[in-house]
Amino acid sequence: MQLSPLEIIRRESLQKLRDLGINPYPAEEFKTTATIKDIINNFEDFDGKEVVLAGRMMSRRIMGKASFAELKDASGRMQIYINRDEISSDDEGTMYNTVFKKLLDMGDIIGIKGEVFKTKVGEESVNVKELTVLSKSLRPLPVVKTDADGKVHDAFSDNEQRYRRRYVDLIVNDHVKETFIKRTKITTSMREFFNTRGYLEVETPILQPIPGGAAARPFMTHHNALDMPLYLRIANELYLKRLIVGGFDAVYEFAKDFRNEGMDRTHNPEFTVMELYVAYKDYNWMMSMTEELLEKICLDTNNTSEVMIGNNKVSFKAPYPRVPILEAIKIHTGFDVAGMNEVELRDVCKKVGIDVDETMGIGKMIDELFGEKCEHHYIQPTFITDYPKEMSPLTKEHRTNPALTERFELMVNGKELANAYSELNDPIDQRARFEDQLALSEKGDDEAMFIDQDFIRALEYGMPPTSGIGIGIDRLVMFMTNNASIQEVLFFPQMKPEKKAPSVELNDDEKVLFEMLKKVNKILLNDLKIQSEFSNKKWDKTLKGLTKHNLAKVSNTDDGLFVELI
RNA sequence: GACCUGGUAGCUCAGUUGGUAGAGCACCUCCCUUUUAAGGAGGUGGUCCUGGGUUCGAGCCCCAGCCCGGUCACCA
Repeated sequence: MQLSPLEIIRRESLQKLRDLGINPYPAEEFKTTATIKDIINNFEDFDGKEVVLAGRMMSRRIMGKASFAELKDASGRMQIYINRDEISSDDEGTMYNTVFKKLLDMGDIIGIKGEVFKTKVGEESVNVKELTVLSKSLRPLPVVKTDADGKVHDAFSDNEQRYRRRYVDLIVNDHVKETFIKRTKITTSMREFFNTRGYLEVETPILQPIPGGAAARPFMTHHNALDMPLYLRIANELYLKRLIVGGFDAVYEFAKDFRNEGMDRTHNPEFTVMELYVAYKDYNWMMSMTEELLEKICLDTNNTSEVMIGNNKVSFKAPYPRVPILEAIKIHTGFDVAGMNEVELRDVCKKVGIDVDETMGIGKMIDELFGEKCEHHYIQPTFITDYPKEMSPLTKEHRTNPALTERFELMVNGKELANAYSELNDPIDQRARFEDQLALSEKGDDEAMFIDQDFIRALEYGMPPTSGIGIGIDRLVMFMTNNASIQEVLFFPQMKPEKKAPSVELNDDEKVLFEMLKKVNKILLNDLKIQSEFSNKKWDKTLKGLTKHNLAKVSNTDDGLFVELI
C-alpha cells in the first residue's frame, strides 16, 4: 500500500502512543455526562460544572503551554481549552507536550473531563483536566474553515469524493448531516400522522416472481434452491392491495423500489416510495388527506409551511388547487383534446411541436402533451386529476366519464411528487386492462405491465372500494431540504466502482528491464536505456517502477548516472 | 446511449508558443498561557486520471480509455 507522507506520520504517532503505554483504540466504555448541544443551549446550568465529553478533534491552535481545540460530537461543536500543567501528571508535561501536541492529530477521537467556562472573548469552552485517547485517525481530514463573516474556506466540495466517502462528507460538512436528519424527521412525521389514524405499517416482498404494480424495467436475479428467476420489486402496490382484500382497513409501507433505467439528477436505481392504501375511501378523500399530511410534514421539518425550492417559494399550506389534466392541456396549449380520437390527437401533438409515432396511443400522447407543455407550470402544489384510461391500468374508471380514470398526480415545483387512485377493484375490468397492456407491449412498449394472475384472483374474492397513493420520498426530501440532486438526499447514491489500485507486481516492461539489469548488476543509465530500446516515456516510467519496488537504484557519481540492483 | 466541461499535494485551486511542477490551508521544526477563518519564522510533501503517440523535451499537443458533473435521449 502506498502511503502519503501525512499518513506515515500518523502511523508513527500511533506507534509512539503505544510505546508510551497508551492504547490508541481502547475497549472500555467511555461514559459521557453531557452533549455539546446541551451545554451550549443551557450554558448557565453548566457554567463552572464538571462535564465529560467525547468527540472528534476538528482543529487545534497551540500557543506554548496552552492550546485551544475544537471538539465535535454528534450534537455540535465546542471549543476546549487545554493547559499543560492541568492535564499532565509528570514534570515533563508528557500528556500535553508529547501526547496532545505531537501525537494527536486533527480527526482523532478523544474524551475529555473538565470544567465548563467562558473565555475572555466570550466563547463557551471546557477547561480540560483529563484527556483520553479514544481512537486514532490515520487519514487526514479535509480542513474546512469558516471565517468571521461565515464564509467557508477550502470546502470539501468535490461531488465524486463526497459521495464515495460520505463519512468524510458528514464529518466536515455540517449542512450535509442536517439534510439527513431532516430526511428522518420527514419519515417520522409521516409515521406519526398514519399511526395516529390507526393505519398499519407493513412489509411486503422485495423479491417478486412477477414485477407488478408499475411499468418499468426490473432488475432480475435468480434463486438457486428454487432454481427460478426473481425480480427486485418495481412497486409494492399489488401486495398492499392483497392486504386490503385480507381485511386490513389501511396499510402503508416505506418501500425501497428498484428500476433498471437511466440515472440522473432525479433518478437513482434504488429509491424510496411510501405507499398507502385506505379502504372505503376515494381519490377525493385522498387529495384532502395528502394536503393535510404535507402541510404537517413541512411544519414539522421546517417550522413553517413555506420553503424555498431553487428560486421558487413554495407553500405547502392546504388546500391545493385541483385541475383536471384535459383542463390543464387546454389552458397551456389552447387545444381542447377531450373526446378526440387518435388521429385528431396526433394532429394536435404535431401542431404544438411534439414528436409522435405510430406506436403512441391516446394515453401516451396526452401524457406527452402534459409533460411537455404543462407540467413545468405547476410550481405550487397542484393536484392534476382525471387521467385517460389508457395510461392508468390499475385505476377505477371515472364515475362520470368512462374515458377517464379517478387518478391524480400531485405536482410540486414542476415535478411529480405523488400518484394516487381510486383503486380499480372490479376483477373483470382489471383483467381486461391487463390484457390491453399486453397488447401495448406487443405493439412495442417494452415497459407495459405483466399480468399477475394471483392478484386478479385476490380481487375476485372482493376488495372494498379503496384509495391508494404513492409518494416519492426522495423527491419529497429534495423539496423539503432544497436540494436539486437526488444524490444529496441518499447517504450512498449509486456510483460506478472506483478504479483498482495499481498492481504490486511488476508489469512486463519492468520485468524485461529487471532481467537486463540482473545480468550486469550495475550499468550507466544511458547505456541501459539504449539497450532497452524503450521510448523516452516508457523508459522513464519503467525505471521509476523498478525503483519504487526497491529493486533498482539510481546513483549520481563523478563517473555519471548509474543504475544498480539493490 | 449521444454530446459538452472537468480530473495537478491531504483539501481548495493556479500553471503563459511545449522548456527545472506552484500558492493558500493542512503537515513537520522552533517561538508564544484565554486565542478566533489563518500569530511569527523556517521546512517537507507530486502516479499532473490511465495507456499509447508526436517531440531534443509533454501537466500542456494528438489518439484511445476510465471516473465525476452537466445537457439531451430514456424514465407507469
